Amino acid sequence: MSGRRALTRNQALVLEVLTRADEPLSAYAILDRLRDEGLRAPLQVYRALDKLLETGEVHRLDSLKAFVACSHPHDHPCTGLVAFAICESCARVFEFSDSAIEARFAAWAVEKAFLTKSTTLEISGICAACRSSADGSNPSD
Amino acid sequence: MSGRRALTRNQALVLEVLTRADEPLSAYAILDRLRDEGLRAPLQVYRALDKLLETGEVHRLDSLKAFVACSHPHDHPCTGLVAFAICESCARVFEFSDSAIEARFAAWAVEKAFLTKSTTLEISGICAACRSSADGSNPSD
DNA sequence: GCAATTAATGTAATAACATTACATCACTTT
DNA sequence: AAAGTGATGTAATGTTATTACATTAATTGC
Ligand SMILES: [Zn+2]
Ligand SMILES: [Zn+2]
Ligand SMILES: [Zn+2]
Ligand SMILES: [Zn+2]
Repeated sequence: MSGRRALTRNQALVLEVLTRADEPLSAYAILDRLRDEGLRAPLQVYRALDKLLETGEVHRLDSLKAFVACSHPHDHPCTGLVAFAICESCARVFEFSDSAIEARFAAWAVEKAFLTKSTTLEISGICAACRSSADGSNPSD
Repeated sequence: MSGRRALTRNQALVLEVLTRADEPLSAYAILDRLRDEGLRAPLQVYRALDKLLETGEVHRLDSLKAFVACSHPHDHPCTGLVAFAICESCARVFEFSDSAIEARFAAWAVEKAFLTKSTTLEISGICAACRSSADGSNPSD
């Protein structure tokens, strides 16, 4: 394996909570779910998140101030530009990449001589499942 | 004029501060700059920002938790998809639109039957001016 | 094995960002 | 003038994130 590295206990706990969750969680929501495991302070969560963000195992959704586990197989890092579509109704997040979008951003950057370090691409709206269930209720419930 | 509507005093003050600033400002930074004008509470700023965001006269940069005045002529609303390139060195923000990117996102949404309500597109990196000044110092200072 | 170093953890306190609740004031409509 | 509406002022609180410092665990060099 390439990007895989041993997780510390706290990192493993945080990643597990995020992986189980079917919606983005705030750091404090993560903390609440880990009280039983002995976690008591926000910093324990934020430290774990920092590492997981570095390795790409977790993503932060700036528009929600919340975190999600990467939806990719993740024995390898998340490469290239990543975008997220966030359903306002069921809170599910759809992670995707699009090389055409990536190329277009790259072209803009070249044209403007802008050195890109990181990108935040988030779309908010209503997912297909929620649209087809007329009442907007969560189709998975 | 079309989208133009009278601003209240607080809205005008907040917009003026943001227009003058050459970098994004947090709500509390705006408040600090308006103490002399009599503003005392965060809510006074947030209320003004809410309106200005609605009309598109101001944008929120989620990745910075900060606000910028729209860089467009703004006797008309900011239409279509808007993206921001943010320089990590000089903090300047470059607002731009790209119909190709917009089309690509629209295509993704159609394919996935996702109903787009809003988008957050932010690029963080180093602007041309800061790249050409080797030390990374602010070229305008 | 054991001291020195480094990485991870625990805890408390605080900073930074944002909202809720409620009372008041100004303007319009009737 | 009374009622209704929108903006304002103020206080309190809620939410998100970081700083500071003491402790413990794992690693390295001897
Ligand atoms: Zn990912
Ligand atoms: Zn949905
Ligand atoms: Zn704009
Ligand atoms: Zn710059």
